[in-house]
Amino acid sequence: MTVKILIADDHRIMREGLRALLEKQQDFEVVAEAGDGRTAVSLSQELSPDIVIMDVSMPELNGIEATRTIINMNPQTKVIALSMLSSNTFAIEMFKAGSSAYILKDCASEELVYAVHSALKDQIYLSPVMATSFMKDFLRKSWEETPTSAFSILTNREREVLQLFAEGKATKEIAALLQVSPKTIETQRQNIFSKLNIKNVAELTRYAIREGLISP
Amino acid sequence: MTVKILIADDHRIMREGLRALLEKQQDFEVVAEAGDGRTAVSLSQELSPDIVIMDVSMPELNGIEATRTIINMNPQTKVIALSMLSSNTFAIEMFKAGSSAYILKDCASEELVYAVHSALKDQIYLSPVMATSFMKDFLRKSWEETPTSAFSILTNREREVLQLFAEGKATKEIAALLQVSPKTIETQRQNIFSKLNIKNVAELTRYAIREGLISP
DNA sequence: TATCCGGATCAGGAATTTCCTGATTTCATG
DNA sequence: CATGAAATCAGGAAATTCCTGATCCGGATA
Repeated sequence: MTVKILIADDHRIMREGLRALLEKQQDFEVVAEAGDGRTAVSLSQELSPDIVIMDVSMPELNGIEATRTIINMNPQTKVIALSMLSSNTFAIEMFKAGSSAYILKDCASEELVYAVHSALKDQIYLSPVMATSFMKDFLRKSWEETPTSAFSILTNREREVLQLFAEGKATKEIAALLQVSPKTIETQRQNIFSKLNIKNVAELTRYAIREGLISP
Repeated sequence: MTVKILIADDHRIMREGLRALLEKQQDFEVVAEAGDGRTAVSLSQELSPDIVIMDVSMPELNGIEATRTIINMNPQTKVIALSMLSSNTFAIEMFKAGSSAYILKDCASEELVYAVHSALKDQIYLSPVMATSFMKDFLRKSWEETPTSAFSILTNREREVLQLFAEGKATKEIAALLQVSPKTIETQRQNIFSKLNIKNVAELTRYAIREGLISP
């Protein structure tokens, strides 16, 4: 009874490294790799893996939205979030999206293996580093009032669109990608502009970069 | 006759992944790992590895400076630069510092192994992705003319305009600011697009941020 | 259950911007 | 002085954006 694993990360050498690490466990089998969020979603739908190792920041569709979609489609799939950033908001969003673990790329590989086993047992795993970081925040202020970040004021769909714009996609391209009318995307961009109180794509891009949604 | 390798990268899971990948080769032996540039330097001095796998961006002391020091101390040590960014500037700096290869984290693991073998034969290895990127630059500008950045292909005025666009200014605003016709700015933006081989303001903004022209 | 509300979707038409092409002037440089 | 690059601008077509309003649906709420 092997565990089927999907690896989603935008750096190929990272994927291959992860594959090498995971396949040291005899009962693990890496069934596919994805280089962006959208591919991760479609491969998950196709292959129904037990575990998805999901990088948080990826092109096309970020790890958070990808996770949300995957979990919605197939709730028994467990997602393990892997991130460079020890950002609490990211971790929280990732858990809200349904992931089973949030670990840093900075951690030991045993932690990853351990997280996989936890996830299979329907348990949540939180990297100790993150746990302490969380605690600090909780002691400081209640989670209700996290300052205006893209993840609070924007809807899921808007975030998705935001990222695609910031990646340099045109309105029509995005519409084609998301299979909706260009008019819809226009409206959504307007909404993003007004919600973020900005007025053009340049500011949008900088915003996305500051939020870590895309890399420069 | 095993090849002694030192891995320097700030993400532990990346180090372990690399170790797993490299140790698949029977004649490779990873003798140590370093999480920052300074540690990489001292471990190199201590262990005299044949190969150092060096992440370009690291805390404490970046990969470029670390490489420079290591090569100075022990010229027969070969450094393989590993980077997330396909930035020509970084690659050139890395080679100037004495590295034997520059490959992207996005590449296949075979490329890494191949780079190691090249380095041992005193050869330079350049990732094909980087090679094409270089070529683009070289085709535009001659060799001795600051190949440090695609940035140099822009005129002063274009650079000025580029920055203003990246800062979120509109065409007409820029025209007013520079006291010229909006038509002029339009033309200049077209020129910037074609020179940088990009197609919209989002990409322009990311470019400006990468080049350090503006902050995110 | 009936009602309300926000999210997602789309359209029409005006307003604006971008795109493409081509022209002029200056100015340094071989 | 001829040449080419840089900077400037314009006309007109094409495309995009902006503004307004509308529908549908699912979940919350009275």
